[in-house]
Amino acid sequence: MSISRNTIQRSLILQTVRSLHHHPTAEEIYRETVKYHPNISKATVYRNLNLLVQQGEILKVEVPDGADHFDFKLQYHHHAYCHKCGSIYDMEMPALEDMMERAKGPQDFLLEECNILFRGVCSKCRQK
Amino acid sequence: MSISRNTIQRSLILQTVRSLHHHPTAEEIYRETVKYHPNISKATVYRNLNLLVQQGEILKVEVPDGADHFDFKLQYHHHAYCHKCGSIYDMEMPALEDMMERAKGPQDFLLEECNILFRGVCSKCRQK
DNA sequence: TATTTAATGATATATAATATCAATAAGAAT
DNA sequence: ATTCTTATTGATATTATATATCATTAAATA
Repeated sequence: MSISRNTIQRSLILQTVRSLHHHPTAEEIYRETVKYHPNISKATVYRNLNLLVQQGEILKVEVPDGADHFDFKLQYHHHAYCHKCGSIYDMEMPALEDMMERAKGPQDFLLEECNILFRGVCSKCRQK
Repeated sequence: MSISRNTIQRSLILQTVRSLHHHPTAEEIYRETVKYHPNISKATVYRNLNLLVQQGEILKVEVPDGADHFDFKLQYHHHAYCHKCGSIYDMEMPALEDMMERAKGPQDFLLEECNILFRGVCSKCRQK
């Protein structure tokens, strides 16, 4: 009993997120998928990205400035965001658990997730 | 030689951010200021909030889901965000510097800022 | 008080994302 | 293989947040 149907569009979108390793946005995923499926709609891209996130197939990386990005890599990790060019890079945080234990937050706040975004200028942009 | 003029609107907006301690959004700041200055424009609120951030009078707290929030408290601190009601709470992070030293990021990335957003459910919402 | 121009208010525009809805097609039932 | 059900699609409208534009207003100074 599956309530989720296996459409060409959905698998193309998943495949695209898995093939683009630069944390693409919905717009970039659309521009890539439309090459192979010319009448795919942006609404379909947005819908399926959300659905794939819900199903745990991909992750959403939300950055403050603009559009959401999507990540094929499922292991727990964080991101560094370049505010010059908008690039997103993976980051490891071995000290995080230690830090979370020592963090003081509001009373009785149920911590579920910790989003850490480093901002700065990436190597490429520094060279310019 | 001042290029920034002291308008009634600007000081009202600053005063409002300083009086509302719940990390208000531009919309909330507008709704508060319009009580005292009925024909203030939303554009003016947005413009002045950005200007006050630039001048270091207030801070912008960018959350992924929706509108930006503004903070009168200037000391370095972080935030916990409740994804049920959208409330933002202050957080202290004594272990952060330690963690930043041990974090592994992309080669030659110039780290300038670290935005940490904890997501979860606040005490109020947990009681419901 | 007059002058200069930064700032305002109103509106248009941009961007990201969701909502709506008739048409289509995936997958089950026959 | 064909029919049936309804999830999904594509197209478009709508929402939300924020910025851009521009004539008018009003700070600050001369």
